[in-house]
This record gives sequence, C-alpha cells and structure tokens, in this order.
Amino acid sequence: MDDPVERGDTAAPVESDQDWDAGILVPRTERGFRTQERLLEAASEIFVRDGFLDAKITDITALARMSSGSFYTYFDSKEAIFTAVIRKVNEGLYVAASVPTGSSRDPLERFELVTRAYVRAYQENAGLLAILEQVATISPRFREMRRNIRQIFRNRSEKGIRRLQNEGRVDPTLSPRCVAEAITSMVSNFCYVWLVLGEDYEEEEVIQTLTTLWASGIGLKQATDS
Amino acid sequence: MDDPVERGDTAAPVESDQDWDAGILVPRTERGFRTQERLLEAASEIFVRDGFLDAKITDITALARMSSGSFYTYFDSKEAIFTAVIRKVNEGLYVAASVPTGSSRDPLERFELVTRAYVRAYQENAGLLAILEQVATISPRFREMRRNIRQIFRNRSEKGIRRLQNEGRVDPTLSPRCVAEAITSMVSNFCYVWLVLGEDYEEEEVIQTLTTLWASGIGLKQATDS
Amino acid sequence: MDDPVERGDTAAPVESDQDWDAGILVPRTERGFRTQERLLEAASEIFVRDGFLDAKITDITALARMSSGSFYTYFDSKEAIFTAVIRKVNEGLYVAASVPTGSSRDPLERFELVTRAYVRAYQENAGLLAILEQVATISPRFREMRRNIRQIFRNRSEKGIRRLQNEGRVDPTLSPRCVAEAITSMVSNFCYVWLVLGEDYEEEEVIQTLTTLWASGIGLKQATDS
Amino acid sequence: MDDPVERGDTAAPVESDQDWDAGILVPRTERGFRTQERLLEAASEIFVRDGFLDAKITDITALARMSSGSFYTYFDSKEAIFTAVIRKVNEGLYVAASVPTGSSRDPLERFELVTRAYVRAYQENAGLLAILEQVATISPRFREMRRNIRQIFRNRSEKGIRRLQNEGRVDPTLSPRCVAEAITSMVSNFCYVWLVLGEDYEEEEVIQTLTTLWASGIGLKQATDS
DNA sequence: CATGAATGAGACTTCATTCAT
DNA sequence: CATGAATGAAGTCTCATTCAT
Repeated sequence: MDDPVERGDTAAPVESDQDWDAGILVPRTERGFRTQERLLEAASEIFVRDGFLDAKITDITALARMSSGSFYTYFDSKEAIFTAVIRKVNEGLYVAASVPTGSSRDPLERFELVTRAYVRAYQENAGLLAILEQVATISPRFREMRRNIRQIFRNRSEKGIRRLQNEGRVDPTLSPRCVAEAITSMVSNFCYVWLVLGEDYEEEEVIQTLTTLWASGIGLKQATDS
Repeated sequence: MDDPVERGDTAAPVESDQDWDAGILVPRTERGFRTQERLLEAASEIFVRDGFLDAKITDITALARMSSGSFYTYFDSKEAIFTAVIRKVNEGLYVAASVPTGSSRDPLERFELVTRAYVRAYQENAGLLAILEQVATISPRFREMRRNIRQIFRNRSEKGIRRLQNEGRVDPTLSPRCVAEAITSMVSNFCYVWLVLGEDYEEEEVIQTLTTLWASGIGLKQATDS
Repeated sequence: MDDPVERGDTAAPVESDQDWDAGILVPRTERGFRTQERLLEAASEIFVRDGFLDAKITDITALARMSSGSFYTYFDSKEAIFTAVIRKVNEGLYVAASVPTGSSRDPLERFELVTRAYVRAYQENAGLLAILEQVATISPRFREMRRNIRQIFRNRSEKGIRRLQNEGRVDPTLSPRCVAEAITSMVSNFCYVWLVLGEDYEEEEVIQTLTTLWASGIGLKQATDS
Repeated sequence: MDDPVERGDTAAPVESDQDWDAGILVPRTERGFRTQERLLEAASEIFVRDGFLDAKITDITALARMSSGSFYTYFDSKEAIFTAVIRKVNEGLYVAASVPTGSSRDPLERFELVTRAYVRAYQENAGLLAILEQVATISPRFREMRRNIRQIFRNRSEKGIRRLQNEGRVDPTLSPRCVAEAITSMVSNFCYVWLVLGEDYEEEEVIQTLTTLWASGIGLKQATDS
C-alpha cells in the first residue's frame, strides 16, 4: 500500500484504553433504550446551547420530558452523559474521515479528500466539538479524550508521510511525527477558528489552501512515472 | 521593505477596541501600586496552579499576604484581575514576537526568527496561556481577547505574504489571509499541544519543522539574485 | 344599596396587576405543600423577630428543620417568601375588613363595624405589617404592594362616601377620593403608631374616636326617616 | 389664650432627651465648619438619592470633594451625619409649623393655617422625611427621633383641643390625646402618601379637605359670640 | 422504574470604619 | 488635619446527586 493516509480501520474506533463506557448504564428494556436515546438528544442540544459548565441536568431531563431523578437510571453523572454524547461524535468523525477504499492513489488528491472529509465532519459537529474543547481545558479525563480523537488523524498522517518518504516523494529529513502534528494542528485549529470562533472563510478556499500548504509543505513530488 | 513579517509597530500593543482596562482600578499612591503588583504576581501563580475556575480570590489575597477585602480596592472581580494578568502576558508576547530591526532580509531566516521568538514566548507563558485557552472557551469576553492576541500574529503574517506575492516569490493564487490563518493555526496550536498538553517534542526540531512547512507550504522561492 | 362601605367583593382579593406570585414555586406533591407551609410559618416568625433586613434564610430553614438549600425549592429569594407571607396577610385583611352581608344599614354603625374589623385585623397582623412598612420603604416592589393593600380600603371608603353624597347625607363639596385617602391615613396610621410603635391606647376608645372623627368629619347626617 | 394650637415655643426645638448631637464633632476652625457644611449638603443629596441603606460614605465624600477618611473628622458614623441632616430638617419643620403670633383667633382659620404650614414644610423636606421614615423602621434610635418630631404636632393639637373643650366649643367626651393622635396620623400620613408615595392630589384641595375633616371631626362649633 | 423533594458545601463581595503615611 | 489604603465579617444561592415514596 502506498497510501499517504491510512484507510479507516474497520475495528474499534478508538485506539486507546480510554474508557468510553464509564458511567453509561445499559438499559434492560427496549423502552429504556429509547429513553436513554431521548436523554442523549436532549443533552446534545443543551450542551451546545449552554456549554458543559452551564448545562443543568434538570434542563436536560426537562427537554427529554422526564423527572430529574430518572437521569441517574441511565447515566452516573453529567460527565458520563457528555462522554456518551462525544462518543457518538467520535464515531461519526472516524467514519467521515476515513478515506474510502478504492479512492485515488494520487497523494495530492488523497490529501484533498482527507481535508474535505475532515472539514465536513467538523462542520457537522462544530457545536459539540466546541464544548469538548471547553471540557478538555477543565478535566484531564476529557483532555485525554480529545487527545485520542486528535491522534487518530495525526497517526494516519504520520504513517502516510513515512510511506511517501520511503517512496522518495517527500523530504526525508523531516520528522514524520512532528510534521503530522503540525499538519493536524493546522487543519484542526483552522476549523476551530473558522467554525467555532466564527472567522469568516469560504469552504472551498479553505480546503484548497490547507491541501496546498500540506502538500507543498512536505515537499510532495509528483510520482515520476505511474 | 521586503519583510515576510512586519516589524513590531511601536504603537499600542493591541489593535482592537477590546477593553483591557475594565474593572482594573488605578492606585493613587506608590504604596497602592506595589500592592496591586503583589496581587498580580499572586494571581498569576494561583491561576497557573488551579486554573481560572478553581482559583479563589481568598487564595490570591492570602498568597499576597493581605485581607480578602483589599482585593476589591484594585480589581472588580476575578475576571478583571485575569484580564490584567493576561494584558501583561500579551505585552510580553508582542515584544517577544516582534522581528528586531536590522535582522536578516532573507525570508526563510525571518520565518525561523519569528517562529523561534513565538515558541520562546509561548514557552515562557505557557502556564497562563493554557488558562487563557480555558477561559476563552467559557467567556465570550476572553474569547475575544484570545482572538485579538492571535490576530496580531495572523495580520503580520498576512502582510508578509502579500509582500512576497508582490515580489513574485510566493504563489500568487493563495489567499494571504487564509494562508496566514492556517500558518497561525499550525504554529500556535502546535505550541499548545506540545507545551500545554504535553506531547513530547524537541525544541530545535519543532522550530525547523514549522519553519520548513511554512516556507515550503507557500512555495517560497529564493531570491534569484540580490 | 346605601352602604357607606362596600361589601367584600367575592372575586380576587387583589385589584391590581401586582405580581403576587413572582418567585413562588408551586410544589407538585402533597409533601411539597407541607414543606412550603412549614417554610412560610418559620418565615413569618423570623421576619417578625428580626425584621426583613436581618432575617437570614438559614434562620428560616433552621426553624423549619430543613437544609438551607431546600428553601430554593420553594422560593426564589427572601423577597419571594416575604411576598408569600404578605399575600396571606393580605387575604386575611381582605376578609376581615369586609362588611358582612346583612349587617346594619345605618352608616354610623357600619363605620364602626369597619373600623373595628380593621383594627382587629391590624392587631392580629401587626408584627408582619410592621415589617411590610419597613420593606416598603426600601423596595419599590413592596411599596407598590403596600399601596395596593391600602387602596382596597381607600376605594371602598370612596364608594361609600360617594353614595352618601348622592343620598344627600354627606357634604357634597368634599372630594370623595381625597376624603377617603385622609380617612384611610387616619385609621391606618393610627394603628401603626399604636400597635407598631407602641403608643399606649385603649382599644374601645380608639374605635369610638376614629368612628366619631370619621362620621363627623364628613358631616354625616342621620337619615331623616328610616 | 384660646389657641387651638400652641404658638411655637422659642426655646429648644425638641421636647425630649433625644441626643441630637451624638457623634457630631465640632470643628475647631472656620474652614472646618465649612467642610462639615459641605458634607451635610452632600449627605442630604446622597440620602435622598439612594436612601439610608444604600448611601455610601464614599459617595458622600466624593460629592463633597474630599477623601473618605476625612469624613470621620466631622462625624463618628453614618448614623451621626444622618442625625445631623435630620436635625436641620426638624428645625425647619418646627419653625415652619409654628403658628405665627398675632394670627387669627378663629380656630378654623388656625386649623387651616397649621395644616397649610405643615403641608408646605413636608413638601420642602419630602425627600429626607421619606428617608427618615425608612430609617425609623430599621433603627430604634431613629424611630424615637421620628416619634419626637411627630409628638410636637400631636402635643400642640392636644393642648388646643383641650382648650376648645374647656371653652365648650368641642365635644367634651372625646379624649384629647386620642383625637390629637388621630389627626396627626391623618395629616402626616396623607402627606406621606401624597408627597412621598406619589398619589396625585391638588394642594389646595388637600388643605381644605384636611382642615374640614379636622374641624368637623371634633365637632367644632363657631364661637357663639365673642 | 419513575418521581421530585432534600441535601449542603463554600466563594464572592460589600463597605463602614480604622490606621499608616 | 488630610489622604486613601487596609480591614474582615458574614450571608446568599447553586445544582449535582441521593433518597424516600
């Protein structure tokens, strides 16, 4: 394989020992599942609206049309339900950002594909990602979670760069990990500034600019033959 | 001038109408100035140690060896003293990140100089910048403040890129503002991940990698002659 | 009808848009109602004992044998519970001061009846009315509330006087509203001075004096026949 | 003498042992007197504007253009300066409400004269009297002070009524003290409701109504001859 | 399993008054 | 005598979580 970026693994979406299930209770009945689902939807809405700190359990349960006490039938704590909410986001991001099998083998095209997929996924989840950013600054547990999500992208980039270096198509003196970290920073933080903080940019321009900077930055050469 | 990055303006360090003075009272005596200074030092320490949310006014005044009420002689609130603390950091960053007059005219060298200065400044203030990151996710006021600090660097980069484009040394199809935003993201977020979140990197490697990605990313050509 | 004073309306006890419910939460269970009742009783006692300003929420909850936080399950603030306490007093006053149906048609007897009822009601609620007087000097909201309570009596008197004027039994040159205000002042403030400030008077003498001054003051003539 | 109301005594304006001087320091210099005067003027303004509770020493000193510490050179406490302010009001009221020597001997005319004078004096001092009312509900010391002021008028009325009773021009069965209390309540509280709480009345109508109610209320008969 | 009432720790802030300069 | 900095006690209110019904 000569992919600059890994294909999405089909296995577990998280590559760490992070406990994504802590405090999330498993309902015993079908009705219970639906109730838990209602809570998750309500929580997403409240977290996005008020942030993690200002989100109140009572607001979530009220929106889900149940009593506040019932919350604890389904989740152990506010952190537990936030974990559950972010887990769904993470799964979505993971799938979205996977380079589909059979897509082009041209690295530049793959860069663009990855960037576009990342941007799209970020756009769709900007609200909750903003809150994750907030929670990560407060709680080590969620800092770790945020780091894990980030590492998915960084690790894929790193493998891709390593491969291109092996193929002689990228400056071999660069540290793949350091470069991958820098590119991940560039892409993820650009999305944050643009989609969360509200700097005004035009989507296509963003994707082209990031792709170009990425490719040129690592000195990508076109394959001599192929 | 052909600077890729602007020289530090000699005027005010803040280029916005952000109110950096809100809630910060001005002492009328020398003694008052010293007391306020003591509070600022204590606050820096407490903020870094406990974060903004967990920092208690009483901890700050205790560390500064005065009664809790005295705090309010100098600051209206925790927000106000945090603003004052960050204002000092900002001033430090501003100076640190200015390209010294008389430095090299070679863009690559200037990129490295700027990156190195930024990294150094970030290192020195990592503790408080981490807290600013936290507070920015919570309070619109500080989000704006963080945005202003960021824009100093972005605007300088933008001007530099525009100039290099005019000189024909950089890809003219790139949007200077978008590129500047991306590079600012790359550099600032790398520092965050590295110096705040604790990813392990080696300083010189970071500086070289960021400089290279920056320069190559925008397709910087060496001046043909001169 | 030739009543000098209106019979109690059977409708709402408050004749204004004053918001008597602001900040008073409605319990959803029987247990909740009992708890709220306990708080109201404790609050009455504490308000009378300490005055509004010195009344502490913790004293109220301690007297009601519950944790301080429980207070806020039933009331938003000290103002809210005071409103609730006064609302009960107001309802009591309203009922007490109503002239019973079927009572004498002789105006003088009715004046005495009304004065006696007012005095009795004031006596029973002197403690809380003293506090209302205090709060009214501090808060516009309660000033308005006090005004509303007062107006019940003034408006009734006004109607009664108007009627007697129409019947030719009272000086027609007097302004009914102005006279009613003066009589309300006389009666209510006498009760205040006597029952709150502690000037020493004998109940029966007070009632007779006030009744006489009222009746003679407006020049009440006995019905020519009847 | 057959005055229904006493002529103003020329001696001390207060008929009690109330200590009107407590905490009011006596300046040693002419300049000191002027400074104290400045404080009194500033205090009046602030008390009227903010009420006693919300009046801040620093607001008073700022308005008087001096440092907060200097306040205590002239007054021992906030209560002391309020006492001083009210003392001036009291003196004004005392003088204003005195029936001028040589005025008519007709009781009805005298009633009107007294009422008019009281109303005028109240109008001029409504702001501070409102605050005295507030403070009286809070502090026993000022409650006593308010009572003293009130008693000046009550005692005068009482003497007048007693005299008219002796002359056979007023119902002899009425208790002079009780009647005087009632009339004082009527007049003073009417002024409060009208001038402080803001009920809308027309001055001349008020004076005529109160005078009529007063005179008729006690059954004043015109002197048969004289 | 659902409900909603009960819990309780604890930090911020004010401002009259005192005191050092 | 003037200045303004320093003091410090004390009470409200929040809300995640637990528990009785």
